[in-house]
Amino acid sequence: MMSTTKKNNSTFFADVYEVVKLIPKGRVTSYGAIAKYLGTAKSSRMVGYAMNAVHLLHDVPAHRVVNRNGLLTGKHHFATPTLMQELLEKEGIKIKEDQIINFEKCFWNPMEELTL
DNA sequence: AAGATGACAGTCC
DNA sequence: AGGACTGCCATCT
Repeated sequence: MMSTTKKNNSTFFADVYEVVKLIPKGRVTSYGAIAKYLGTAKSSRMVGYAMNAVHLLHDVPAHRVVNRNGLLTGKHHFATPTLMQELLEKEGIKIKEDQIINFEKCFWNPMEELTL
């Protein structure tokens, strides 16, 4: 899907996938950061919703995306509720009780890294 | 075909 | 300072 001849892919979700796929290994980001990068901080929930729709068909590292609290909110949406934590820990990120430790240090800001 | 759902965050009072 | 409401896109049933 996602069309093959359509060039006007203004889909909000498509942008979300792209940004998420650009997240460097060992780094994490928040829904709000992505939303704000896209210019729609108000649609922060759409970002989270987008993941739900995307991870079903696309290969998006959704495990690197957490909520503003650094909490693994979407862990329950993975193959296993612990998969998200496992993946993050393998990338060097410490997690305690589903919450990322040093979240601020691991935080990846698309606006700064991508320098819109 | 139409309605309901879905991983949050920011702003208002 | 704290609590409650609003905002919004795409996909699924």
